[in-house]
Amino acid sequence: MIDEIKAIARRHLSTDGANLSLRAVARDMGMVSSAIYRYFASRDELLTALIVDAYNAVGAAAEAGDAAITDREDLRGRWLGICTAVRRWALSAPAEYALLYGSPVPGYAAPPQTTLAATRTPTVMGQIIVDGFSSGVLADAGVEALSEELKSDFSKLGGALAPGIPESMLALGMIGWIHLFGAVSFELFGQLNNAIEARDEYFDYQMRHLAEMIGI
Amino acid sequence: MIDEIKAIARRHLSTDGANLSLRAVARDMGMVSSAIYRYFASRDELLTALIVDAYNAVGAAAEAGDAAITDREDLRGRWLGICTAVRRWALSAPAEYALLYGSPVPGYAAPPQTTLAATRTPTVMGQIIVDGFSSGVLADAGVEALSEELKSDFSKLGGALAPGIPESMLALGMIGWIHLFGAVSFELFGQLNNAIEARDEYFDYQMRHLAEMIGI
DNA sequence: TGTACATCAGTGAACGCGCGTTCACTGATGTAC
DNA sequence: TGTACATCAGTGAACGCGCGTTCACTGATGTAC
Repeated sequence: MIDEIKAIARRHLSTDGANLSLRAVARDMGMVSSAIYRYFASRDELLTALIVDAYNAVGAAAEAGDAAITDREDLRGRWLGICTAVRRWALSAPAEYALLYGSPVPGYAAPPQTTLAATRTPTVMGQIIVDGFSSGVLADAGVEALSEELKSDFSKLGGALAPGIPESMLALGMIGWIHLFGAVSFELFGQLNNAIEARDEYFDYQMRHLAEMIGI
Repeated sequence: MIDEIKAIARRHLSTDGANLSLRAVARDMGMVSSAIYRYFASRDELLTALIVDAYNAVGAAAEAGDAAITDREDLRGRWLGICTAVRRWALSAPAEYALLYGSPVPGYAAPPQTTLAATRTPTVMGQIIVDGFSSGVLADAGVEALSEELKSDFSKLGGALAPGIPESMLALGMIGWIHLFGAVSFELFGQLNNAIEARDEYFDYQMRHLAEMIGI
């Protein structure tokens, strides 16, 4: 029942964006609007559930994209697998993607449970770096001096995502993470319209160049 | 008068996002809501005016950031000048930035005048590549084989933005453009929260690495 | 200098709509004796 | 096997609100003679 509400709400997201209407969802379920309150305490709680689900969905897609590469030492293959899987998911669920990575919903403050689910995708990507570092492939790539402030940021981040990795390597790797979502957002939010038609190809082109930069 | 309406509407954008309310704007102007219709035919028309203004504002910022570098052969300096200026503008007007580069507004179809204004920023960036190519600095950087489809996309794009530039160079340069907005969006839309504190520095770090990749 | 008229910015009421949330309630289903 | 009761999913009316847009109008200002 909760799942059915969420499924219909997801459908509404794609037409109304984040202006999700409880009443419209109830209408589509053939219920009266107050009946929703038996399952969700408020509109925001429903929104939160959708966000958490979406973070988990993209995280699961990323994990599957990584796991599909049987040669675990093929870091670039794993990286490309993750990128492709994330983009596929985003194209299949653009409204949910926008909910996560688009403009913040006005008046909605993300509760801690969402930020927890959000770490799933970067964790998969961090693992590539961890593996590359422990096998020695990444040993001397991208190691450069960082300022004290950046070092401190990345040392905290590394503790959570990729323990034992030099800060400079994380800082470099994170460019890849950011670019992945930058490229997907650009495409989904319409910035490539009337410009790039060969989108699969250009996406792949970009992600390969980023891999090159990171040194994997 | 039109300017005053737009100014108040811009203020509302920052709290309500794209759910801009004509009535709320009128209220703030001390007018009755129907009075707005003397200046804008509809809510969408006001939104369009705000979007065009915002594209022009970020375009002007980019141009100024470029023009501030007196040594015109310092391509990387110009690139960093543009990036910094765009980010500054975005931080100073996050709601307008979100209107342009965030999730599409549900039910709003961007009219052609907006896409025209949107080309201003990429044009400045294209000019760096044009200059680098004509002075020979960029002559053999990043020239590689592209598929026919990508070549065709970039040959059309080059005709408009950067005539006479090899497609492969444009394809590479566009990664920079995409990453600039990817990085700004990530920061503004909250993906760096609880992760990176030294944002000025990390932004600069990223843009330098992208410049390196592009070969400027 | 004074009058008649046109312009036009802004008013106020109304239409028809949608929203989130509350609250007392109905009526079917399951459980306990 | 039958009765009494509790549970609980869903109802329906209501509250108080906001929205975009239309339309006939007022009343001040400027222009022409």
